[in-house]
Amino acid sequence: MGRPLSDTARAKMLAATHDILRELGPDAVSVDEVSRRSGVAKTTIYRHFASGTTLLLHAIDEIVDSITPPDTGSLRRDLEAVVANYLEMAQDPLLRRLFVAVLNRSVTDPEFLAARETLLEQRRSPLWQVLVRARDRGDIDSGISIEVALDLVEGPFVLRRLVADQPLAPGEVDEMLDLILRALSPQD
Amino acid sequence: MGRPLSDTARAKMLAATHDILRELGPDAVSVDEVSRRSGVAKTTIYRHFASGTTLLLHAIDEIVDSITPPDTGSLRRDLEAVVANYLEMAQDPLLRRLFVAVLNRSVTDPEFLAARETLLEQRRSPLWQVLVRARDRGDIDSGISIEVALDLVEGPFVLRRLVADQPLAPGEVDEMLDLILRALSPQD
DNA sequence: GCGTTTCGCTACGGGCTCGTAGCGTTCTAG
DNA sequence: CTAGAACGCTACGAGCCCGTAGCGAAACGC
Repeated sequence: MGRPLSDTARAKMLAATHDILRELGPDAVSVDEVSRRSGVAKTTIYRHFASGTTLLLHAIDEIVDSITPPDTGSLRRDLEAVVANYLEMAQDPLLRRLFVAVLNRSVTDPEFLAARETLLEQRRSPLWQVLVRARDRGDIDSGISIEVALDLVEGPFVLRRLVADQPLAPGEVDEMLDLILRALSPQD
Repeated sequence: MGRPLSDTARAKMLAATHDILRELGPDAVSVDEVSRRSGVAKTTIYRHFASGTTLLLHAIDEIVDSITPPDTGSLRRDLEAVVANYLEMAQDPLLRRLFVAVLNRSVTDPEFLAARETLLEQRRSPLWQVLVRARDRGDIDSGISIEVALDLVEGPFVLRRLVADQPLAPGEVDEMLDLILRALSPQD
């Protein structure tokens, strides 16, 4: 009974949060600022979310959920697809900002630690499947652990784009994949 | 003429900054807090450093300068040394915290962008030398670009320790190095 | 010793943050 | 149609941050 929480108000708040995320980054998201931009009263925000942090985490969840993983082919093609998908993602300044900020806060805040793990896991799972399938096909040396292979594939690209934030020419991507495949292929 | 800036006051401020970095991380470093802990008056801090950011960057510089790179042997041994050095570094929560925070701030603040590049470059240069030497010896396939090889070597470990913050068993390190060497070795 | 400058102290002003309180108004379920 | 709860509004209190000002006292160069 009584008036239900307004869906439109909720949508406005989350939209404003997205705008701030895109324009200024996660560290600039504050309840005051969201209220200013959305036109929704600060008190209303607290009726929807227990705290400013909760609001931010919800907005992040929405973004993370909107990311779609790739599908499949041969090992080389699978890897190309996964890597292309990753690079496309990493090209979005919002996502880079987001991840780096989440990574930073995860050091002290358990809530963000969970968010970081979700983000990582989401990246990890398609690649994991690709590698398991390749191993079953015999395209990967049976002595190699999937965990290690996974880091070998993903690490260099994460380093380049997320950490160093350096461009990566298409030729370099190919070269990198050549090396990785050389490492993973079964020994003759 | 007049009284010179006190070295002891300066030392006290920087020591307090180090303490805060270690205990609470870079985002908790504020002029007020440094003043409280060090016993040095806030006004004095501003006589030594133009701004709070400047103070923080100086403290970071001190830490970065104190990191010593490893030396050499065969390619396998060189890599082992470089990686061991990196892992040891990454084991220190202070350094992880530091780098992640610098990485985060580098998105918006050019001063921290420079700090990030210094940190990366410092990690990069010993490995670079190792790889160049190996290529000259013929231990690395001549068709491989050093840049790419560098990312291949460093990426997986950075991903594991810095980004994912997962432990890395010694056996896994060996396995990873095996794979990397397999990728880099000249084709028969 | 004398002047100049830093030192520590206290205090301020402006800004931002969070989360809460009271109020009149608007909506909606029952 | 009526009660109950969300809405927007304004305001507050507490806390943090930054950087600056004015003071007496202490320290150093010349």
